[in-house]
Amino acid sequence: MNEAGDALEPRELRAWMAFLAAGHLVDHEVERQLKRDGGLSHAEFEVLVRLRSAAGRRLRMSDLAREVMVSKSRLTYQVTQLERAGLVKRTGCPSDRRSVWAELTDDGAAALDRVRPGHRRVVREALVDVLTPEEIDLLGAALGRVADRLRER
Amino acid sequence: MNEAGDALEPRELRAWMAFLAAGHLVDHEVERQLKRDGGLSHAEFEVLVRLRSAAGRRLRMSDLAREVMVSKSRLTYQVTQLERAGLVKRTGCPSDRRSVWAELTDDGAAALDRVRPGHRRVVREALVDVLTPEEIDLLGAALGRVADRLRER
DNA sequence: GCAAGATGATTCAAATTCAGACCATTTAGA
DNA sequence: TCTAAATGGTCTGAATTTGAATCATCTTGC
Repeated sequence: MNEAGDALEPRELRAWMAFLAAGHLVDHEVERQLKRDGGLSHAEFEVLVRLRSAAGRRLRMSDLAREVMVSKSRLTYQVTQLERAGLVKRTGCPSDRRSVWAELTDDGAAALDRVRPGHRRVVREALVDVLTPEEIDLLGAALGRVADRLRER
Repeated sequence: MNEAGDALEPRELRAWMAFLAAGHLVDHEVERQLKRDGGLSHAEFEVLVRLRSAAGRRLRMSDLAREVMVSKSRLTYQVTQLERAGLVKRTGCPSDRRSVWAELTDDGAAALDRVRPGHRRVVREALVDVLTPEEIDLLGAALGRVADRLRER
C-alpha cells in the first residue's frame, strides 16, 4: 500500500515529528543541566559514564568512540578537553602500541558523582515521569529495536 | 518510591538509552541521505520543509527558528547559506521593519522535491517500518506529550 | 620474513555552532 | 509624548565539529 517514497500517513508523520521534537527538546534540557552543574557537554558526560562502568575504568579510544557514537576525531578532541580538566588521563596500551587507553581519574569520578543526581532528575522530569510504565516498556522495546537495526549495518 | 536523584530502574534505563541511541542513529542516517542527495544538512532541510508548508512559502526568521528549534544566530547562518545556494531569499517585512521574511524560491522547492523521496525512504526504513502500527501510535502519543511538556516552559 | 592492506589515533583546515553583544524598531506605561 | 523595556535580527570571536590526510603499528598472505 505504501511505496518507499510516498508521503507518510498522518499517524506515521505524527510519530516521526514527535520523535524528532522530543529528541531535540530533551537533549536541550540535558545539555543545559550538565553545563550548569558541571561544565560538561552531554557527549563529555557520556564519555565519563562509559569509562566509569568499564573494567579498570578505561577503554581504548576507538571502543569509546563506538560506544558514545561520535567520530574518532571528535572523541580525540573531547578526551583532550577532559584530560585538560583532569577528569580523564591517557595511557599507552602495551599490547597494541597503536591504541590509547582513556582512563577515568578520581577527579573524573567525583565530577560524575556531582552531576549525576541532577542529570537523573532531568531525565525523570523530561521523559520518564511523563510516561506510563507501559509506555516506558514499549518505548524501550520499540526504540531498542530501531537502534539495533541501525547498528547492524 | 523513587526520589528525584535516584538511579533509574532497569526498565527506565533501557528506555532512556534506547531513546538516546535511536535518536543518534536515525539522525545520522537522515543526515547522510540529505547530504548525499541534495547537499543539505538536516536543519537546512527542515527550514525548507517549514517554508514550503507556510502561507506564501515564507516565515519570519524568529518564527522559523522556533519551529525548527534552532537558535536565532544559527538560523541566521543557515538561511545565509541557503540564500547563497539560491534556495531561499530574504525580504524585509513591511508591517514590522525589524523582522525579515525568509521565503522559499522555486529552486528551493525543486531541491526539496529532489531529496524528499529519499528522505521518506530513510524515515520508513529506519523507524516506521521497524515498528508495529500500535507502536507508531503509542510513540506519537507518548513522545508528543514529552515534547509538549518541554515546550510549555 | 616481508609487502600490501587494515586498524588506531591524531592532525589540519574549513565549516558550523554557540553565547553574548549589539543595533534598530516596536510596545507599554507614566 | 517620552522613555524604558521588549522584540527581531545580525554580528563577533571563541569553541566545537567535520572529513580528509597522515602517521605508526598491526595482520595477512605469500
